[in-house]
Amino acid sequence: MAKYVASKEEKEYLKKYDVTKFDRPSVTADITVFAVRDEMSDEELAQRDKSNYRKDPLRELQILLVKRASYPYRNQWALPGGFSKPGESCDETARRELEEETGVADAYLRPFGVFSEPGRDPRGWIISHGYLALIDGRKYRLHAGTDAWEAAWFRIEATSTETSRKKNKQNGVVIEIRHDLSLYQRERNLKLKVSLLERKWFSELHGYHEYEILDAGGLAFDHAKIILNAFLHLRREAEGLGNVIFDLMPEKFTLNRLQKAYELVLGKELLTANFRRKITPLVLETEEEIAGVGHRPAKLFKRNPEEFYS
Amino acid sequence: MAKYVASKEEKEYLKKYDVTKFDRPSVTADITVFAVRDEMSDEELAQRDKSNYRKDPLRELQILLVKRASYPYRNQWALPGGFSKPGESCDETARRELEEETGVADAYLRPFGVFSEPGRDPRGWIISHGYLALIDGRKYRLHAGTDAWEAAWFRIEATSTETSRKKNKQNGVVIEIRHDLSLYQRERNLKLKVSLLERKWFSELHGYHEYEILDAGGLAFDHAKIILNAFLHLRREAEGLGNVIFDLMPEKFTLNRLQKAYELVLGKELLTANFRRKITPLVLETEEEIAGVGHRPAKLFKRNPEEFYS
DNA sequence: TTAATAGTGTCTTTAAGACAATATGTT
DNA sequence: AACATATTGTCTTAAAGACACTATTAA
Repeated sequence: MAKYVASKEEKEYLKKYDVTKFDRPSVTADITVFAVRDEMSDEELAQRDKSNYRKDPLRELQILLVKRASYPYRNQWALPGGFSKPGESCDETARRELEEETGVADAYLRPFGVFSEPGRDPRGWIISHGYLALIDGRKYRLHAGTDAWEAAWFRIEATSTETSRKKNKQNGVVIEIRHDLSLYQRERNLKLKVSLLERKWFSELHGYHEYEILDAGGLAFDHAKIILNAFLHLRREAEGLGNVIFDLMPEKFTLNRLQKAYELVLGKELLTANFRRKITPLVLETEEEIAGVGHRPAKLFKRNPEEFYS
Repeated sequence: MAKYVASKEEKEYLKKYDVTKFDRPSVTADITVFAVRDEMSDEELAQRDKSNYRKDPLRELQILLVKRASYPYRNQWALPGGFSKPGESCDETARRELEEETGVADAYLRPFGVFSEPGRDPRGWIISHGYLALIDGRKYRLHAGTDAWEAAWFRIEATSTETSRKKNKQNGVVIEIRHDLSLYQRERNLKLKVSLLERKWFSELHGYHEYEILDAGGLAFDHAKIILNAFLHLRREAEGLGNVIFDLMPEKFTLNRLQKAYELVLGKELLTANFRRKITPLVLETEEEIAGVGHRPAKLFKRNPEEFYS
């Protein structure tokens, strides 16, 4: 940022300027951390039914939640995040909080929305900046929960169904879409059922849409809304095989694993031949192969840095 | 927003909770208002060279800027906008400021980014929420500038050129892109030349990018950065003939005008036959035709509200 | 050998791009 | 009639979708 040079008169003005004269909000960054991880832990994987040794482990899309240790919403699950401090940008807040709470220092991290509806936080006027983080699921293993601080991975699955479509007086259209999120924590056998209503309103001239939480399913604050928006944002970025999905992968990966990641995010299956045709220019073949699978081993690929775009 | 119900113990906690104990930023909404408008005013249009009566007036993409009446950056051009007040969401702030400063009550209005770099405002810690507004250019005519408050439309043109592409140590890639914005105010014959550097950095695993202002060209604060981001956001939304562009049009429009709007935003010409093929399902033909042109009149169309999506 | 995944070939369908041709008000 | 834009037809090229086929490893 270029240094701002003020005139003498202006310096005088700035000296007298007092930001504290006005009401101000607190601002936070709340991070939805996605990872593609095995359905089973390594131990379970090692001792599973030997008759099934050929099958690849199932993979699922998971997000990271923390259990709140203090009020408000004590003992409820929430997104990792925290308050912005003076002298840091929102991006820095998000990066700092992500590292503090997960130990992950380098991740794909992008802002996707601002949540500022009055009443969203019972403590007062608090604006949240929603961040999307994508990490390699094998890189980060949670430490066992302590009393003071507990974090866990939840499988996330989403379904959306249009529940209503009506014409309004001015020949516009009102569409309601119900979004259901299912968040499942395996070790605790804990299932959070979240549902939201998206209302799209189109007049002859403009469109607008908003989300309403029908059932927070035990999530703190308006985090149900933030998580849904993060998920839809991720899905939009993955459509047309946009290359964010690579950020969910380790440095080297098989094309099958990459395809599975796309499928989990997009919520539909892809045809392998077509997927490979599209993805080929974005990856580089390595000399290595994956080992320890009960069938033909696949070549490992890595990202082609020449073909990144954001 | 569902009302939050607190336990007795929790109420106690919340009563004692004092947001003012922590440092907090001020937050603003800054709005980049786009419109497609005639190169000439109505008067000029009426008295232009009669030999040329057949030709349609040229149209240009314009943004609205206001001249700052007070410090900091007094007398410099800036985006319309202002501070969020308690009890309103950021969307409401943007909508209120847009109406206060332009009189436009219904417009396409969407957040596209947060600008929070330390030092971006000499008054202190002030976070800006960038909003994109699209309005029908014929709807809003500026009142003549007064001393206290001056607003004007500037034609905006942008060019981007990759100036450097290097591999870094870890086999990653660093790309630099120079963005030049030209903002031209016709009545004042005032040209602001703005230039920014976008730096994309790709490692083996992740990508990141940032913008640096090389020459603010006389714009206040970091508004050069905000305007560029607004423009690129608009362009991205228009790609693949996404239907935001309709929000720049009046209720009824000719397909040629619509095509021109797309071309201005996309920065390239489109082939008419192909454009019409793609746009046809998104519009409805009306019975009316445009009048007063020196050639075959075109049918007027309006949006097909069944085919909106956002 | 078999189960299971790895990887390829090719036909069909759909969309994008290019360009030529015809149509029709105003003056 | 001439200008300027309006509007349509169709050929070419490229991408997406569907599906069948062959290949290779560990046990």
